Amino acid sequence: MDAGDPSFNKASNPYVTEQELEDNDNVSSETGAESPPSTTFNDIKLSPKKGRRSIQKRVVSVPIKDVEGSRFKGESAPPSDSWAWRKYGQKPIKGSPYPRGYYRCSSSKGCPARKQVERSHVDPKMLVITYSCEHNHPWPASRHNTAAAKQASAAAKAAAAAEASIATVTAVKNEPSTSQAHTEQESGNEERFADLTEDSILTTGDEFAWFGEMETTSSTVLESPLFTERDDCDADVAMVFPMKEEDESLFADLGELPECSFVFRHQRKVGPQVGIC
DNA sequence: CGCCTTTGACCGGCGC
DNA sequence: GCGCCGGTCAAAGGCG
Repeated sequence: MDAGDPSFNKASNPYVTEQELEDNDNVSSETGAESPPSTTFNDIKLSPKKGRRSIQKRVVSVPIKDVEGSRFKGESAPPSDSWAWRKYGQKPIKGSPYPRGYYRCSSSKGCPARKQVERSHVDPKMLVITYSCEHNHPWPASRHNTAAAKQASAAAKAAAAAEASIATVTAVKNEPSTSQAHTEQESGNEERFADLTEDSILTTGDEFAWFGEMETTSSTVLESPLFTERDDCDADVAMVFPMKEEDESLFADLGELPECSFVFRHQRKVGPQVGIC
């Protein structure tokens, strides 16, 4: 997204706020902060090593809630989202009793997306997730090309219906006048995504309740029903999903849109939105 | 069998 | 220049 995009304002979401920073100097450290849960969108340039040039980062702090009981064993665990993640490392972080897990997008080959998951040492009930992705890197055509993904997909679908009241994510066309539910997307994943990245907005209904639904598998392969459904059906898809869509959109701008995008924006009373321009 | 997690080692950046 | 630290790699083992 465009670092200078004026439309990118901090969200008023109680759990998530965001800001974008152009330079390393301004990279804020939301992680583990005492401040309210927040999202930070950083556009930083990493070291020249390994050829990574410009990387966008977004830090999301979310309450853990239910995660606690399951497979959470003190260390950070990634929430379920629309992407398949593969853990490639874990490191204890100085100053924090909780290790940080490093995850790489495994939804497709060459996927540049990565995320770091750690629990806030300030507030153990908070999970800090840092998403990052190269600029100018195309997003994978598919995020669910594994058997596990398919299984998760089915589960996600079932969950979607059951948890519709918990969180809803609605993709809406960024129409000039009104924002109507976007119920149609291209059949191909890339196209779908292109659609999102071009002029769509994803809206979440229930703040970040979706994060409370986070699974704790270190290799979460959960898909948005949206995309799941559309593998087989390219239209008429209910725009009601559990939280999955959030992360997806989160990545939408990270990976594919060097130009501009904004996420988790609040649009009046609608709730946080995800959009890309 | 393929994909995943775990974990120690390695590398590079950064501060002193 | 040195040491610390964060991030990544890669081998080994586990699981479905």
